[in-house]
Formats: sequence, C-alpha cells, structure tokens
Amino acid sequence: MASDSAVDLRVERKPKLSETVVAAIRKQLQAGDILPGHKLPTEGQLTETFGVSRTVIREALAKLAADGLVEARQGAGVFVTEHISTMFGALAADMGSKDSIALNVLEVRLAVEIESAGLAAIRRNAAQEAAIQEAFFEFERLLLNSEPTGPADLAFHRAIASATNNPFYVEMLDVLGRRAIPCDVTSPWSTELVQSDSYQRGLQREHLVILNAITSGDAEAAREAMRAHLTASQQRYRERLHARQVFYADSVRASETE
Amino acid sequence: MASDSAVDLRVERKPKLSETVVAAIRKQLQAGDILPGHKLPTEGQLTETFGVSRTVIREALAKLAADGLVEARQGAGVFVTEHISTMFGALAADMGSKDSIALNVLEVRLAVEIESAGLAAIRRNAAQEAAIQEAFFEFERLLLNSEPTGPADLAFHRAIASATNNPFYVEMLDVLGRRAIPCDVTSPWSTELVQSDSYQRGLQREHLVILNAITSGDAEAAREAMRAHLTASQQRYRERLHARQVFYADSVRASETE
DNA sequence: ATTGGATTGTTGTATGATGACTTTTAGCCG
DNA sequence: CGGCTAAAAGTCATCATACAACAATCCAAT
Repeated sequence: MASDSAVDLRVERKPKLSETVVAAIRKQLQAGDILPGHKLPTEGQLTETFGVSRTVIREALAKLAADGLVEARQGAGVFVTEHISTMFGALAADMGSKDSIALNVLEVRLAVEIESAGLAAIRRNAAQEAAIQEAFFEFERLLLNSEPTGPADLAFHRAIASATNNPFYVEMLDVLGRRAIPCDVTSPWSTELVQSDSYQRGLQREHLVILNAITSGDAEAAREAMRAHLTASQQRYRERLHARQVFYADSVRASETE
Repeated sequence: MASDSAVDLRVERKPKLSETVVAAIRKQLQAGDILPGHKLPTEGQLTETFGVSRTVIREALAKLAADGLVEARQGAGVFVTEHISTMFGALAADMGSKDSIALNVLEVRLAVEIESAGLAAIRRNAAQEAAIQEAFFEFERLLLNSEPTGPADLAFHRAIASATNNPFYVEMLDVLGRRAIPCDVTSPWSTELVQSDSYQRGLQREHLVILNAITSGDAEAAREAMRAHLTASQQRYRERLHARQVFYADSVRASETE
C-alpha cells in the first residue's frame, strides 16, 4: 500500500519454471517440430530435456492443454491437437496466457463495436453525428500538434457507441475498454513505437472510413469499416506482444547460458 | 482405432479429477462465494475440502489461472481476479426489470452472438462442431416429442459461443442471456403462445441456416444467418411485449411519454 | 515509535511410488 | 501360417512427502 499512484514497474518479475517450459514447447510447436496428431516426448523425457521436475512438466502440459494446443490421453501419451486453425493456432502460440486474456477481451469488444457502428449509421441523430465528427477533428488537431491522441480516439469510439441510442453499448465499451486497452490508447509498453506519426495517421485514415459510412447511413459499410479498423488494431496489438516476447525470450536465453 | 471418422459419442469420456475440481471452484466463483480480489482457501485446505491430493488442486488452480479467473502469488496465496462478469454483475442486476432495458440488452447480445457465429465458423474444432450439431438435433427431438425446447436452444447458442475458443464470449452470453433471454427460451410469460409448434419450427429453420454456415466454415454467412435469427427473435420479442402492454392497459403510457 | 530480524504461512519445485489405461508383444490355439 | 488372447511394457493420473522461495506478520531491541 506504499504507492498506489505509481505504475506497476514489474512487467515480468519472475517467470515461473512452468511458464518457461510452456513458452519453449509453444515455440517448438509453432516451428513445426512436432506435427499435429503426433506424440510429444513423454513426461520423463521432457523432464530430462528441460532439467526440471516432472511436476513442472505436468503443469506446463496442463496449461498447453487448457489452451487446446495439446491433449493428453492416459496411457498413450500427449499429442498435438489436430484441428487448430492456423490463424488461431499461431495467435495462441504467440502469446502468454495473461496477454491472451487481453486479446480475448479485445475480441469481444470488437463484436460490440462493429454492431455499434452499424446501429449508429442507422439511428444517429444530428447531435450525435456532430459529436462523432468533433471527436474525429479533435484527433486531427492533436495529431498536427503532436499531442497524445489517445483521449480523442477513445472519444470517437464512445461517440459512436452513444449514437446507437442504446446506453448499454456505451457501458459495455467502457467496461471492456478499461480492461483491454484498445491498443490505440495508452498502454504500459506503448512508449514511442505506437505513438509514431504514421501509426496514428493510419488510425485516422481508418476512422475516416468509418465516419463516412456512418454519415452516409450505410450500416453495412459502417460495420465493415469498423471491423477493418479493429482487426487491424488487433493485428498491431499482436505484433507488439510478439516483439515483447522476443525480447523476453532473449533475456531468458541470456540467463540460461548452460 | 475402430471408428476414427465417427464423432466420439461418449459424453463423459474421462472426468479427470482436476476437471471436477475446476468445475466446482468455477461454480463457487460464479456464485460469488469469493469476491474478486479476495483470497481462496490455501491449497492445503482445498486438498482437505475436495479430498484429493495437492497435485490435483494445483493442476486445477493452474487451469483456472490459465483462464484468468484466479492468479497465484507465491508466498501469499491464490486470489480471485477482477473479472468482467463481476463488473457486469451490478450492471446486469440493474437491468432486466424493465422491458425496454431488456430489449437494449438483447441488442448487445445480438452483437456478441453475431460475431460469435462468425468466429465459430472459422475456429471451431471437430468436438465443438459436434456439440453444436448435437444441440440442434436435441432441439429437433424435443420438438417432435412436444417437450420444452428451451434448454436445447440455449445449448445451441452456448455451443456456438464456446466454439469461438474465446471463453469470454461464453461468459458474456451467460451474463447477458440470463436476464434477457432471447425469447425462444423459456420465459415467465412464454406459456403457450411462444411454444407453438410453428413458432419453434421457424426457430429451428433459422438454426439450420446458422449450422450450415458454420459447418461450411463461411464466417460471413454465419454472421448473416445469426443476424437474421436474432433480429427475427428481437421482432418476436417486441410483438410479445406489445401484446402484453396492450393487454395490460394504456395507463402505463401516460407516465413515460416518448 | 521505528527498524530489524525471526517466525509462520503459502506457493513453487523436487522426488518417489502406485493405480489406471493403452499399446505392443508374446504365446497359444486352430 | 493366421488369428485371437493374454501377458507385459509404456505412459499418464494421482497420491504422499519434503524442501526451497517468497510474503506477511509479529516481536524485540534500539
């Protein structure tokens, strides 16, 4: 309780052994060392390979199984799951559990916002449309002045949600947005990389498409524009995670010089 | 390996102990026995409570942690994480009393389910697809026997949400669905009017379109089918409300003009 | 009253053993 | 020689115990 205002500095204080093993096996699976449907080494072999106890191996396999990457058959062995769609498989393989939660929440947010845009295109009134435009131009202004655009971006999305005339869309956005930061808003590790001018220009370009669709009352186009915007954001988010994990993996490798 | 092509019919293949524990703790958390941010019983206490070894408890906690429901801090204990459902707890409690609000919630649910169907079409695995089909045929069976189809309908929607491989979709569906049931499910005022055979036949027809789209892996078609299904349900819901309101009296209208 | 260490409680990891289930192999019979 | 059965080996699931690492608490000394 010493300092609540300070941002939590410990991004990754201590990777548990099982997490390390999970990451290692994930990487192997992603690299295709073991093909879907085939058997992983036995727990005993993995114990020797990684130099940890069977407890750790079992916990790691349990986590992988929880993510659906592998499945254990008693008496037979642990097998790589057959069906994982390539997209989702790579996605899940790339990220740790905590990050995957953020991405999952973001995905729910995506659903809400897409429909929100469609409804806004249909139901908006003049004042609401003006609010959306105002947020758009505010973003533009901040961008020109090189000021942080996060708030304006958030305002843009909230204005759209508000234009549905369904208060729960706004509430939903607030609740979901607070947890899974939409990647365009400030984030612990989004220092300069994300704030680059070209990055924000891209955001604004996507915003414009959304805005045009809404003002023209085309629900379908609005949904598609919002979908494009958010999936792109999702992609950017994922890339950042990946970059972070590469960094993290390298640091682990450095400490494990054996 | 006698029948590899056939879907595994044994619903309860092997209830691992850890899974049982996971389910039990999940239920407790969902029931609100332990509030977010608070500490769970220690592993030792859980060992005694469930009568299993600490190995099983640890595996169960690891799975819960993988789902983001709890997080363990070494030396301190295992704590319940702040969760979306809890944030929605108060929110969901507020709504549901008024029908207009229920309609708004239903609309949010529509957004979630539409996207859910699209993701299910892309990401589903064999077991999940089988679960969806099973729910569909269960609906069919109940329909032929003139039994209430509500549970099967709900199972159908939950199976689709589950097939997204994003646990938050299921959770969202549960939270939103409990209050504003989609009118096809049992509801206090859905006595016979809603249960009419032709009505349920229509539902099942819409379900079939969704099912086909998902099994064929067409995300766009799945979304459209789900959208059609839910907007139709929305419409039916409105009609029922209107009928009820007319049946009651016009006095209500006086207080809430507009 | 504050600081510092000792104590206790809790999770993380290691190790060994046993049961249950699956696969493979060996053996038996036709 | 071929097919079926039973034994054996391999593997995961669970249990039990012990120690290490870490966190919160308490208590004594200053």
